[in-house]
Amino acid sequence: MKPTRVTNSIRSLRFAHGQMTQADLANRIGVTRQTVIAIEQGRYSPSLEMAFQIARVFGAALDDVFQYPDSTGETP
Amino acid sequence: MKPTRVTNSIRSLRFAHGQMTQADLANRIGVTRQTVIAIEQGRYSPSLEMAFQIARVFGAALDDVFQYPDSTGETP
DNA sequence: CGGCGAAGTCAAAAAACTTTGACATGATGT
DNA sequence: ACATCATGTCAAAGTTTTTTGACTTCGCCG
Repeated sequence: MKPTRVTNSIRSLRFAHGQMTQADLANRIGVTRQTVIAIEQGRYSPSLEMAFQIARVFGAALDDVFQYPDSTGETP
Repeated sequence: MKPTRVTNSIRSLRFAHGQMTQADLANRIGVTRQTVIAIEQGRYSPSLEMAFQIARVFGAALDDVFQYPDSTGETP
């Protein structure tokens, strides 16, 4: 699988919102626990739709939850 | 395919940036023309990574390029 | 100790996204 | 009229994301 360059603040946001568990978050956005785990760990970048749903649960903007590096210079 | 609820302003942004063509945009973000067409028409929502690349080409924030409806009331 | 909840791993199948290539249409220019 | 460019459609193959289910680990409570 292609590693993703997108990182996120989901873990912090979960704790900042009343110790919300991964399973809770998964239920709220209508996906499985597996998906939350994988995204939280940055295994791959989610679909834009899911990203919107996650951001909405936390009442945050997309750029507040997900970060994309500058891509200036990276030559893997 | 699942229809997406995410809309976007790509078409306007392309014109606002010097008549950039779909092929131009596709080249700049490293995808095919097909993908740009499909996303611009809202056939499906792109990956978050691609969304970031598109926004970056236009120098805009994600929420400036893509919109997600309120989802209050929809019961398909 | 034994049980429970939260987090994590693995693998295989399903669904969604992306690419490839071939072709059609309308507008523009020569 | 003919060529060209931008846009669009269709379908099949390829890749990434999401689901399903079974199984582990750690910390905590009773």
